[in-house]
Amino acid sequence: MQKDNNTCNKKKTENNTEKRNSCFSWRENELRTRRSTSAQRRPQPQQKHIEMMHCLTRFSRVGHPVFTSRCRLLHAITIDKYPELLEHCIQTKSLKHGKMIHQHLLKNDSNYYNGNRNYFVLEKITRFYLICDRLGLARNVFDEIPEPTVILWNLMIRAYAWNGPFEASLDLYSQMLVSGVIPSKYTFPFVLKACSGLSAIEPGKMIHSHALRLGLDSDVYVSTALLDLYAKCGDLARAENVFYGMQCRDIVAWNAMIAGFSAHGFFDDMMRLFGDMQEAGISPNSSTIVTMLPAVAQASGLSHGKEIHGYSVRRGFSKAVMVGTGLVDMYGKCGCISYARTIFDLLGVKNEVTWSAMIGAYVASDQMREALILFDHMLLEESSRSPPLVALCCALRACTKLIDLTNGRRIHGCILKSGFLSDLMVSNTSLSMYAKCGILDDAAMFFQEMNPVDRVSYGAMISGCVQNGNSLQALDTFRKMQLSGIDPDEATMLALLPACSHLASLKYGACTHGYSVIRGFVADTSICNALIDMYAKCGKVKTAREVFNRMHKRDIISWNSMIAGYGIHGLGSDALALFGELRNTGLMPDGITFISLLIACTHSGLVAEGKYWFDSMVREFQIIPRVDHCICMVDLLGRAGLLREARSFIDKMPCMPNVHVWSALLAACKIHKDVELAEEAAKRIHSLGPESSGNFVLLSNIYSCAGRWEDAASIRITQSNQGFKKRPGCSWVEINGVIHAFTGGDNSHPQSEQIYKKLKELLTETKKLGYEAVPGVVFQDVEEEEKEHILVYHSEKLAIAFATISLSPSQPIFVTKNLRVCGDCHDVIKYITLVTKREITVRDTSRFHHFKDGVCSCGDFW
DNA sequence: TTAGGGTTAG
Repeated sequence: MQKDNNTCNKKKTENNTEKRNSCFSWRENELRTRRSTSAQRRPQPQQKHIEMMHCLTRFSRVGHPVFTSRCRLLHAITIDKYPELLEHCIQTKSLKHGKMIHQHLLKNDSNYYNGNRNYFVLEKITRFYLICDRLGLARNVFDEIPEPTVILWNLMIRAYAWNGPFEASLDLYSQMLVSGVIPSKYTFPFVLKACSGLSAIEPGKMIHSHALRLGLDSDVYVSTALLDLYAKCGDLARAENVFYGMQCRDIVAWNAMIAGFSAHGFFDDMMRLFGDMQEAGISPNSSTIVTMLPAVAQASGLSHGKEIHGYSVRRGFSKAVMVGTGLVDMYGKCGCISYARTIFDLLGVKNEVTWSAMIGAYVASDQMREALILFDHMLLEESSRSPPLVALCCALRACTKLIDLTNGRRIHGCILKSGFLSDLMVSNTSLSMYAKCGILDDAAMFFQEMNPVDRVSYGAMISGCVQNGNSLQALDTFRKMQLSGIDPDEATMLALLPACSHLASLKYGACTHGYSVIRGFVADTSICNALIDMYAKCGKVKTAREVFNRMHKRDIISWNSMIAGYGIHGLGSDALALFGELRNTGLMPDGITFISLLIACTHSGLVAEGKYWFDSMVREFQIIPRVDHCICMVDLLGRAGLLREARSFIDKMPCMPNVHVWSALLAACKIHKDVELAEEAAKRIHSLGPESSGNFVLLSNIYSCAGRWEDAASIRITQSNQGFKKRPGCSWVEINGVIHAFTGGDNSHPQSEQIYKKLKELLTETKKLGYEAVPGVVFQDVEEEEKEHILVYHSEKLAIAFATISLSPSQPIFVTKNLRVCGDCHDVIKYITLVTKREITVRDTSRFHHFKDGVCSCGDFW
């Protein structure tokens, strides 16, 4: 019987949407007719259950015990004692004795089950189970009562609205209407709460109409529940209608309306209402403050946050753990980490949310070491409890940002110990940590073993692939995501687009753009920013500008991406013009704007402009130069041949020069063949370490150029001894949507023979026009012929030869390289454009080189 | 009251 009932109830819940639609067509005039037939409509006890009760009765008819106030079974009782005893159990919440009475009733009183049941006692038992939080048992008894009172219906609806499943609450409300019972003013707050929990606004609207018909909508509890439902569901206009229609608004109503504005990001409305509330003579309470703080944090409304903080202190709320935690979170998200920490330290009582909020605040403020220190502190102070899930996730994110695999593994261990790995958010955070810490194979294995996975898991994997330089794997993961039936969202596209940018794959980039249009993602500023970057890096700077022009709303990243896009194409004047437009918008440039602008000036040789804007950055925009800006300046001056000025700039830098500053100078020395300064730069790099293989190569090549072969060889030996390997050059070209990659001297391509044949032909033709292998870029004192042989096999030459035989003569060639293009290749490509009458574009790590009619857009200045 | 994958430069 119970099982049958449960199955029946389960089915009822599963079909609740259908039922809701049917029951909510309830009309007031149907109510009276249904009421008269309600007894027939209620489920009758099943035969099986009756037989079981008879059986129990036969076995245990041994008298009726009763227990005293000391809860001991003493002597026999009669039926009329049940209500009194049950009431006692309700008052004392004594589950054991209440159950005993229930069992006794089932065993010994067949009168209850032979058609003359005392349903008053069953109602008491239902109430008893509800008060003891035994909702399932309460439901079983409740279902035996043919005509429960409206009070009992309300108690059952309330129990489901508080404990869930919310569907059951709505389901019971429907049954109540069908059985002909008229809801009371107590019914609506509970059933509306269940609607809120389900975000079920349409059923909520129908229930609203029921309350209206019964004239109960003016009740302050009913109207507050209605406004709370509308506010939670984001229908703030409807919520305001209810709110302003209320004759009497208590603090709960004000708080519900404020919570609606807060939860949906209507910061200004929320603050306005906070003021109105006080003007109306209602003093905000701690719930008001707790509700408001997340919206303040989201809007970074620090000044308002401080006002609310002051108010909380004056009212004595700030010491309450929930208010204090809200303040920690608000200050953390507004960038005032020291305020957050002070409040955290002063809080007498901290709960797990407080710890998590403070650790999260450090992560949000880019203070990862402090986040991990506090996490360890928490482990010590709260050693009796397992660490909270959110704090674990925050600490793991700190490790991810630090690329700290050791601590990441340790925290992952804590997660395994706590048994949280089944939580999808935790496993996604762990996946992201492994992927971003560079152990992509482990991350891929972890991902494969994850069950279930969601779009965040795929996003983490795609992003991890891109950040580890494996963009092809990122595209492959995206393909698998589509096959799995999980729909990508904006974040997925934002992870994927850099893969297209990195590969310079216009085909995939354009597909991603098309997909984003279909899904309506292009309304998102971040998506457009990523599209600008993608088109610019795929060689389509005009398309990038079209995306930029069509944007409805641009943020500073939009402008920075476009300025950087012009920069890598050597369009310094366009970058400066766009920067001028930016100044007219009133949007404040940031540090990255100036890095992009300085790079654009560097690639176009606009030295005076670069120097002017560097000074202006400090003077006009009060941006303190970071080491990244200084690297740009050394690059700008050095490439222009102003080596002494670059050297002097380093001395005057407002921050300590790092390896990259000296590397920029070393690169400039290579271009302008200044061996003496190069040696100083190399020494500085050596003292700062760790060095990169690029610097060994640069210095070695400088010595080679100067004919100092022994020094060049010595550098190479040092490089080898210190375990630095030269990063292999790799170039690739996309032909009909397939990416073909080549390394130096590569003969693995299926068309390798034809490629080398074509390259030989091209070189023969270029030599007729005057091409000679450029000396000085080969690191050894080798014979000229052999030097030429080494250069022949550079990856960009192989990619160009392959593109020449794969594309029709009218099609331009676009090659991408993972290092800077070498001087000899740069020279020979110019000749190849003369021989083939083709346009060739090479994107290296620094910029674009557009070759046409024997000339490169970089003006041989890169 | 806290929380997972995401866009620009270097």
